Amino acid sequence: MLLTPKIESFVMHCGEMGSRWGFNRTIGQIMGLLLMSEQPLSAVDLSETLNISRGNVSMAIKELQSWRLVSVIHKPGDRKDYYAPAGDIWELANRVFEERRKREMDPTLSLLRASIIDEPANAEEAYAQDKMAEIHDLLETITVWASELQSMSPEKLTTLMKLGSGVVKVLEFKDKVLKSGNGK
Amino acid sequence: MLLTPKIESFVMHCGEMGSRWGFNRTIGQIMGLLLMSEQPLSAVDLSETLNISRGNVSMAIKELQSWRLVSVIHKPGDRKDYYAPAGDIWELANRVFEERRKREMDPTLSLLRASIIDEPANAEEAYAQDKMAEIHDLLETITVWASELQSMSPEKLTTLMKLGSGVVKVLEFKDKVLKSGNGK
DNA sequence: TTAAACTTTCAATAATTTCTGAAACTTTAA
DNA sequence: TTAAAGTTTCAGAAATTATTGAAAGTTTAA
Repeated sequence: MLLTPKIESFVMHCGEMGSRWGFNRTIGQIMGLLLMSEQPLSAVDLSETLNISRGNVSMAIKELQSWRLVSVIHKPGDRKDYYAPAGDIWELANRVFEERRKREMDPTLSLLRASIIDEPANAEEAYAQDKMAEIHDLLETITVWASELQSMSPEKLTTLMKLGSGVVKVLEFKDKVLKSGNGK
Repeated sequence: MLLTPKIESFVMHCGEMGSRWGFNRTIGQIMGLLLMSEQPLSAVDLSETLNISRGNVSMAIKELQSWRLVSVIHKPGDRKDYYAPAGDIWELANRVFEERRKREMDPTLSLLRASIIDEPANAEEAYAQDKMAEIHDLLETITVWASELQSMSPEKLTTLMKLGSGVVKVLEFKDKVLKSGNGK
C-alpha cells in the first residue's frame, strides 16, 4: 500500500510525536495510518506499508487496544483481523486524556494520600507534608474536574470551550441575578 | 543531607514518574526534592542527597529552568547558586501544562495546517485531509481554551473547577433568564 | 484430525536515552 | 594577576526502551 506524500508525512509525524504522547514510534505511526485510512487495515497491511516487523505490529496493536483506541473488524469470508480507529476523533482524544490521567496522576495521588495521613516525625517533615497536601489537593481538583468534563456531552463541552474565559461573565451574571432576586 | 523515609519515598516517586511527566528521572527527583525542602538547595546538596553526578545535576537544573520551574537564589556572602521552586504549586502546574502543550500539540498543529491548505491529489487524500482538518479543529479548540483558562485568576479557575459539570446548569439558567427577559 | 492461514510471544539485538566524570570554563576575593 | 570556588560541557559508558524474527500458539475449513 503506497501513501501519498502528505499522508506519509502525517504518519511519520505521528511516529516522531509518539513518545511525547505517551507511547512509542511504532504505535504512533500505526494510529496515524489507521486514522488516515478509510478502510480498516490488516496487520500485514500495516507491517508492509510502514516497514515494521509483524511481531512489532502485533504488540503495538495490543497496546492500542489497551488504550481503547482501535477496534477489530472482521470481513465476511476472510479470517484476517482488520483494524480501525475505535470511534471518532473526539472519542479518541477523550480516551487518550483519560488513560494519561490514570497513568500520570493516579499513582501520585495514592502515594500522597498515604504520605499525608500519619503524623510528621519532625518540623522538616511537617513542612514536606504540607506541600504534599497542597499538591494532592491540586491534583484531586483537576482529576475530579476532568472526569466531570468527560461525562458531559460533546455538544455541551464544545459550547463551554467555545465560551472560553467568557464563562466568568456568565458566573458573575448568575450571582448578580440571584442577589437582586432575594431581598435580604 | 539525610531525608526522612516519607520524603525520600516522595522524591523517588517523582523520579519514577519523571518520564511520564515529560522529563527524566534525575529531573523528577530534583524537582521533588526542591518542592519538599523549605530551604533552597545548592547543586552540591542535590548531587550528594540524591547520589547524582555533579554534571547531571547541572544539566537537569538547566532543563528545569527551561521549563521555568526553578529559580536561582543567592545568599549574601556565599557565591554558590541555590535553587528553589519558581512559584507556588499552582504556578508550577500551570507552567508544566503550558510547556507540554507547546511540545505535544503545537508541532502537530503546524503540520496539519500546512497539510490541509492545498488541494487533494485524489479521493484517498481527500478523505485523509478531512480527517486532518477534524484533528486540527479539535486540537485548536483545546489549545485556545487552555490558554484562556490559564489567563484566568487562580480564584476564578478554582470556582469554575469546583463547580464542575454544574457549569451546565448555570449556562442553562442564563439562557432561561435571557429568554424570559426579552419578550420576542 | 490436520494442515493452512493467521496471530502472539519472547529472547536476542539494535537504537535511544540517560548518566558519569574529567576537562574546560567563569567568577570573585585577595 | 592568580588561585580558589564554583559551574558547564561533552565524549564515552551504562541503562533503558524498542524492534526483529523465529518458534510456539490458535483458529477454522476441509
